[in-house]
Amino acid sequence: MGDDARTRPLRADAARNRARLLDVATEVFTTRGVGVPTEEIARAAGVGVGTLFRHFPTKEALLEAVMVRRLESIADRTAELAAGSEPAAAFFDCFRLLIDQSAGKNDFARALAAAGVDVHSTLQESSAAIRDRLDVLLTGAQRAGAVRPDLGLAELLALLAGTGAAMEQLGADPDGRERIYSVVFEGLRPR
Amino acid sequence: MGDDARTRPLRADAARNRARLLDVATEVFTTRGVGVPTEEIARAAGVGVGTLFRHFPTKEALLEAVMVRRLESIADRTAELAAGSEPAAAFFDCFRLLIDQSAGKNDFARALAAAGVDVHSTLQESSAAIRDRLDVLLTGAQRAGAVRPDLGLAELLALLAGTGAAMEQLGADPDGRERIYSVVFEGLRPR
Amino acid sequence: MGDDARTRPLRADAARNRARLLDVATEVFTTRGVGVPTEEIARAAGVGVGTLFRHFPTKEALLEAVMVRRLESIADRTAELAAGSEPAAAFFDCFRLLIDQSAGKNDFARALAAAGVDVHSTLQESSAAIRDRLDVLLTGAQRAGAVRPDLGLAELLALLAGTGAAMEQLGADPDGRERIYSVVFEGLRPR
Amino acid sequence: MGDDARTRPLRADAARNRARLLDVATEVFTTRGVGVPTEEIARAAGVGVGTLFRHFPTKEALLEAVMVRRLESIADRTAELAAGSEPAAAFFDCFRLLIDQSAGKNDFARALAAAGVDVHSTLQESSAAIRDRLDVLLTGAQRAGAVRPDLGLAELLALLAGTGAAMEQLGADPDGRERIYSVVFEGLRPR
DNA sequence: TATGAATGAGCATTCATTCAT
DNA sequence: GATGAATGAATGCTCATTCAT
Repeated sequence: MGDDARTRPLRADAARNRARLLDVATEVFTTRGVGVPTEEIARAAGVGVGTLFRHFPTKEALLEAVMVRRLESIADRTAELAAGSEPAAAFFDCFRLLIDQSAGKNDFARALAAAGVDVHSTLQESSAAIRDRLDVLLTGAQRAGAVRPDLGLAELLALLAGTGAAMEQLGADPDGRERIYSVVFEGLRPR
Repeated sequence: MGDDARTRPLRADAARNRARLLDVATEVFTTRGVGVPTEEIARAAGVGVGTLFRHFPTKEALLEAVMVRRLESIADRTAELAAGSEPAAAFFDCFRLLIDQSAGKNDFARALAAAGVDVHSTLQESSAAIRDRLDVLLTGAQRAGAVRPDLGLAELLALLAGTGAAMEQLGADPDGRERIYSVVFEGLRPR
Repeated sequence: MGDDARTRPLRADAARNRARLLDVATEVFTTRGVGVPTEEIARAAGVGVGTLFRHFPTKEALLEAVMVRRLESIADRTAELAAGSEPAAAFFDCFRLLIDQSAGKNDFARALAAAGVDVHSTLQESSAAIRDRLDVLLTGAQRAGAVRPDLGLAELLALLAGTGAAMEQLGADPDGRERIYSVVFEGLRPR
Repeated sequence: MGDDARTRPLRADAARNRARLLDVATEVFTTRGVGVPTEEIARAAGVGVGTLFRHFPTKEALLEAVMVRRLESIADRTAELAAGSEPAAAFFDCFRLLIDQSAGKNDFARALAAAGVDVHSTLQESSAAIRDRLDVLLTGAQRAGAVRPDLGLAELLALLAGTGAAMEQLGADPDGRERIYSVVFEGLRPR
């Protein structure tokens, strides 16, 4: 089809602005919540508010873009892991990865929650990608006898969100985190 | 209605308003988050804003009161359960109770998070009561050999918050909820 | 007929309440300005807000009552002084008295300003009484050759208000205050 | 003079808005007191509230800016006068100028009061400038034998505030004003 | 295109005044 | 009469979004 409007080449500085905006917004939303004024995000990114709103027509759109990027990165990592290990290890490594990457505010829990039931189509896409990959990992691990066969994708997503919330509540204590993983992973074993 | 001759007429209205305000705020904060305008809460309770601010000098104070009441109710239920069963059953029944009672948005997770690290003294008290009772239940179940001995109170709180989040993410599906419980409870067993 | 509503005997406690309210309001308005909430004044007087508003139907009415009482007390003192001394001494003593009594916020300046041009009839009465007495003192002192004959009552009131403002600005320094008096009194002398 | 490096290049319309806001606020605060709602000031200046708060982050900041501007204008005029006349005339001309310029409500009295004891640094600066200039004028006039040598700067400030208050109380009557000046200036003479 | 000034609906909170107890 | 809980208009201030420069 040739050049699609959606793939129109962004001017170098515009692309850089967009990227900076996303980076800064991710950082800010993660550490200080979504209540931070857009103006502050723009300033931290070194641009004016107008530029922010040119790239993201709404604050919510910015938030969504942050989540999409996060979900995509998660999907990529998930795919990598799935490709490189045998099923059981892939599954559990991926579980840890998802959780450990969700450090900060209860941001990831929401992102995953959004992955479960969602309204926005952009997010739908990215979260569908994750769900597909997780499904593959799950059934792989189940076939390999490493995970209880009665669990479905919905329960896996819930457990991921839940484990993330547990970790967030626990804080930095590494031994404690390991014990949480231990409880969840033991619980995931076939009986 | 039903004027009781023995009730002091002075506080009757005020008490009812306070109670209504707390009920409405609990409902509203739980289902729609803490961003709801105070005016709307007041209207839903059938009082003017002034009345709301007479009873709770700050929006934050109202939120705190809601959480305290919830925590107190949780503490009471916990104590009842602990008194009536043998240790293992008491522990697991209480776990379920805490989760099932935390219906609604990510409210309970926050309440429990508040139980972990907190600033306000009123909340401190109520959450300390819960923690004490949970600690008793936990060590009882551990002595009875029903729960892994390496878990501490902090991990238990994290697991409660996490399981709550998982349930919230999962929605109403009863079989799915049971499977989540199953995973967590199996994981809690001594190996 | 019979008992006039305006002279109806106030019940003992009602009278005491009214008096306490006036005392407290005088104190509070003088030291902290008129922005203090009525509720606080009521509390300081040991009564409920309702009682305050029974005695003074409006906050402004309370303020007015405070000023009237103050003006009346000033008028009385002025009359005393006028009666007891020879004209020149009476005039200058009275000048000092008015100023020294007006310690605190720039309350008295306003009261005297109100004595000049005013809207409320109650105040009109009391301030007219002061003006009359001051006029007597002024012309007496002028006849005695102690004060410039070209000054009128209006200028005297202005000088009183101004000297009060100067004292307020100066603060407690007694030597400074004396120098201010010295300037004004020298200036009042016939040339 | 020329552009100050510290002054951010303000956009033309922004500068105009800021100026309008200051003008309107000066007018409004002077004639109707500081109780006037910010919204009304904004409307009178033909801008939205947001614009007002962009320029002056607080109502108090606006009030302060108004006073600073007034004080600066006073300081400038004072300097001009001091430069152009011999000491005695400079002193008395300046005294008149300060008073006559303080037309309006009890605004100038407050500004001078602020010059006496103050908390805000911006005001401190401008008022310090005035005080310095007044001090020079005062000692000059005293050396020239035109003013009592026992008066200090504090008393001068108090007399200025007081004379302003007297004029305000007196109203427009030109003969009366002249008599007030006469009283004060005679009183300032060395005995 | 980027900028940041302008906008104004919206929010938490206060306080004079009323009225049920 | 006295009380103080209830009322709600009003206020200072914020912030997502628009638009002139």
